Amino acid sequence: MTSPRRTRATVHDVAAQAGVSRGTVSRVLNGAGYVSADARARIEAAIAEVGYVRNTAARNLARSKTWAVGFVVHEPHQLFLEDPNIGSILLGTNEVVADADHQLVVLVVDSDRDAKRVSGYLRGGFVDGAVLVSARSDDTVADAIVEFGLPAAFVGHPAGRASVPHVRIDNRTAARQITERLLATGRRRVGMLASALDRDSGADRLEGFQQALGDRFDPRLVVDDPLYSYQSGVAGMAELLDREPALDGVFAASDAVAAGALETLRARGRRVPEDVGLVGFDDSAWATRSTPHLSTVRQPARDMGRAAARLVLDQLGGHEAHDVTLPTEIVWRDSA
Amino acid sequence: MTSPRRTRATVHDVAAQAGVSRGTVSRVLNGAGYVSADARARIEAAIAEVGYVRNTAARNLARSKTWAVGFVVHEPHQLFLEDPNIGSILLGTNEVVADADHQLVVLVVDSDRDAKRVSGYLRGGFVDGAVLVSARSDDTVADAIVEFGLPAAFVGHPAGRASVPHVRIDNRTAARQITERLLATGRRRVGMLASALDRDSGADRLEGFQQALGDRFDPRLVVDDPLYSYQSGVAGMAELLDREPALDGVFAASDAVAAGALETLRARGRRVPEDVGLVGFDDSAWATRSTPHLSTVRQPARDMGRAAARLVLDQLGGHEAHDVTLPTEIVWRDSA
DNA sequence: TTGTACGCGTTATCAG
DNA sequence: CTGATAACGCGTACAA
Repeated sequence: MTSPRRTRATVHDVAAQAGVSRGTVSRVLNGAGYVSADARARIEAAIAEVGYVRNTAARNLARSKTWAVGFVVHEPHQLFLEDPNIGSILLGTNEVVADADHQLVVLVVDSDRDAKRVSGYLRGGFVDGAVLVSARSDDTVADAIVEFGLPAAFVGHPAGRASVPHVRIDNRTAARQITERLLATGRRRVGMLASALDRDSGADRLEGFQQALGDRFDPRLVVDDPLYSYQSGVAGMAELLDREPALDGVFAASDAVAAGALETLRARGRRVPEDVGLVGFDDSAWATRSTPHLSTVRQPARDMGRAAARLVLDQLGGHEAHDVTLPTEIVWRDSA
Repeated sequence: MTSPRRTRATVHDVAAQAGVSRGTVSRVLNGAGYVSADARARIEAAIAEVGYVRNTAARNLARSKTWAVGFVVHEPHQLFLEDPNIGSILLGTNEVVADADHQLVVLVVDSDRDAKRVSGYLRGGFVDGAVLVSARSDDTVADAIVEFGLPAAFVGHPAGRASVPHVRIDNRTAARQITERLLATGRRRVGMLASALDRDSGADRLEGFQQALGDRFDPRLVVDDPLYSYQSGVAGMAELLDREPALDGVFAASDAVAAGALETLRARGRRVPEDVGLVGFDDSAWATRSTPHLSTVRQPARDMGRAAARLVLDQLGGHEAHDVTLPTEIVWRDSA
């Protein structure tokens, strides 16, 4: 089963075999400079004979340029698998990185040890830059990137690291639009399950909600929680119903929160969407796993990936990189 | 936005700053050999002062060992995103690779160009070994791995490359078991939509099906197609119904095929599972995206990832690596 | 057109 | 205990 690799041939071996110097071999290898037809032929024969394949790692060291970009997925547990956005971001990033003839190397962080090792990898001279998705505020890999000064781009929630360009969405506009759409279904008493008001994303979504309601905005109908979690949806929804039994519409700050809200609504005997219209945010797996499927806001994941890649390549090219904000899209399903 | 990295400090700089030789610096860096307390202190101060961080790429070159393992995802289109198995395999592999203090670098292949670049990367001295998922028979990356003799392991359908150890499942037993379960629901005329009979996976599934039926096996009730595709399910199911209108049970060789079959059954007015019981294979996204959800066979993806990683590490440790076959599990849902 | 010498950043092997 | 010096495998001026 196992076929041990014979020790690999080097430029040195090729040169010896062809009876020329390493410099000449290097020239034909890189197609640069002049080399006689005779020498070239002998060298090419020698390459085939000794089975030479270039050691790119050594070449990179000599040229101090790796042509590789890291893609760090730093999601707790296996969110990596659950969140369809991440896969799309990955593909988008790979697309433009590959187009620039760079190699994308994906690094998944699933533990503190992983984080340490990946940080080391990023600083180890293996990549020219990096894209990091969904960094959280206490992300040590992000810290390492910033401290080392590696050209990078973050996608997702801003992580309070101003020195690194971000790719984000317009949370405010998206929240306003989906709320307006919800109102258009004829709902009269509409509340919001807000989350993470201490972060841009959370605060902006609340602001968009308020904009959509205008005069009809009632602060009593907003419940907030620090986390975008299922549990916060369960509890928040109960609180909201207690405050306003006649509630007939809800905007949850994320699909996970909406799924939690759904749970409470069902327990309280409220039908969705007949009695209460419910909308979420993210278009994550929660949206289609819930019954009914959630109407929600989809992020342009693939484009976000593309944009992040460009941000990194721009920096590698010596250009300045500026934050990018991308538009979102409303996905109307069955929950409202 | 952009913070250009100042040129990085080297061992040389540290040595100069501390007033010692590079050799001594290297010794404290690696904690090997004797070094005076005085020298160590001066060196540590120097390291902090010049902001030295080790260039692991250079170190690897000098030690000719990378402590990295490649994970190649070579799925056409974006199957990467659709197949829940791949993510689990990835996590399993990362788990044991990380445990062995190696870095897993994921390489996604989404085009011929990607394949070329990734092959080059794998041969370029960046990794000590590789895991490759779902190689197809014409997989150029797999060919490159074999030709180069890189220690590796393949997971998924065997790709006819005997020199590389595989991690597989027992397709025959799994097929037999789910067919038996289908029969237990009282079905009398059971057919099969077979696929890829030229590959082990396809042939074994048919064999398991036949075993389960025993004397009741009727070759007329087997339709086959070279591909595990939705389309083959659509066409095959029509063919099967034409041959035997009284059919009341079907085993499709994959969930995609089953989903296609579902389409035809619906078009022909057959209710599932009332009129016809249908089971698939893979437990892919098709299974839960279909209505009704498919009863199917789940592969122990995480374990497969773990096993593949061990296979690679074994080879790196100079041990022999043998093929691994893992058991499967039946997932009973609503389609039968 | 070709060979030489040096550099990329680090480690390893020696004397001393 | 420490400092030269030679690898690791390759690129690239520069001189010939």
